[in-house]
Amino acid sequence: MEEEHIRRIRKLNQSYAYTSLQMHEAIAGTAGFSGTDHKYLGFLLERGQMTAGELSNLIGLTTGAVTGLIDRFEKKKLVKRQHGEDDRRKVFIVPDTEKIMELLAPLYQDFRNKSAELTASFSNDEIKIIESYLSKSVEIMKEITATLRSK
Amino acid sequence: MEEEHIRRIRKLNQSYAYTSLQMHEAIAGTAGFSGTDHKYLGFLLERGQMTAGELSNLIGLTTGAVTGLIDRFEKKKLVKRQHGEDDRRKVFIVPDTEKIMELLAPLYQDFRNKSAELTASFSNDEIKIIESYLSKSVEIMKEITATLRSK
DNA sequence: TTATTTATCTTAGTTAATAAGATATTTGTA
DNA sequence: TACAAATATCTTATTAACTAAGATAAATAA
Repeated sequence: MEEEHIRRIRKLNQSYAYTSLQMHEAIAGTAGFSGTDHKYLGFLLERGQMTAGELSNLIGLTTGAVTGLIDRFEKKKLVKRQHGEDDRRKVFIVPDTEKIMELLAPLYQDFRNKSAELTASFSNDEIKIIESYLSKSVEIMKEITATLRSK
Repeated sequence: MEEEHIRRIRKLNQSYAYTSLQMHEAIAGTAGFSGTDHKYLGFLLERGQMTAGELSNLIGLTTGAVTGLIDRFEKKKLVKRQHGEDDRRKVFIVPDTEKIMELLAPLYQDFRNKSAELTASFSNDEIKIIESYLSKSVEIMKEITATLRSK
């Protein structure tokens, strides 16, 4: 029955979201971060250098909170502040990718290996289905988030 | 190329985890909770009533923090404290499922509809693949979390 | 030049966490 | 039975990270 499938996938998604959150917090803790700091460090790593203001907008923290965030990262030498050359008010937050990787990679290694193994256990056609499902889910969640934030 | 698939799925998973987190925080904010309170309320709802100590163990907060958590929920009349009948030291936290649903359901409605629509767009066989992938991923993440916590 | 705007930082106050100890109840033992 | 130890939760003091509002410094516009 179709309804049953929908219910099961929904439950699985809930578990997935919750479990993923728990895992990331456990990883953060092991690396000596809070869950939020870890989250934003990952974000910064993925997006690459940006100004404090951009980061504040993108993650939805006040500029004051972002100042504190950068301070904590800077103290650990994971990012550097770099004043803009054309506009000296701007502060670019430059992640030290190598250093961050050095810190985080070992903690993710086990997860990466097991995930890669799991992925490899599916055929190419099956992987396409999974990719399609995941990417469409991401789009839906982005949409919902944007709608909620604009209210 | 297989390596490429693995990399793409990994990237998708990262996006999925991050986006899901952002969405849940946006939903929490709209409902008037912090991200963590929302997370633990969902946990309580799913698991059903339990004692303060059990909750503390399961979510990894100190008992003091759990007291505060319950206080906040109780103030909003979303849970009730109920002393154990056989062991009067115990405090059962009883979620008011109906009231919690009333508060959260409208915020999830849009997401649920769109997700159901997405699920329905796949065939039964395809859904089985997705289910398999998601449930195995959850198992992996639980394993990793447990390993990290035990260190 | 001077006023306004922009980008970040600082300060004060709030919230929610931890750690340690208090309180209340139960369990084990002489 | 009495009393020590263990258990379950709560309380208090302290800390960390957030927001809001305003300060500072630099860029832009009149």
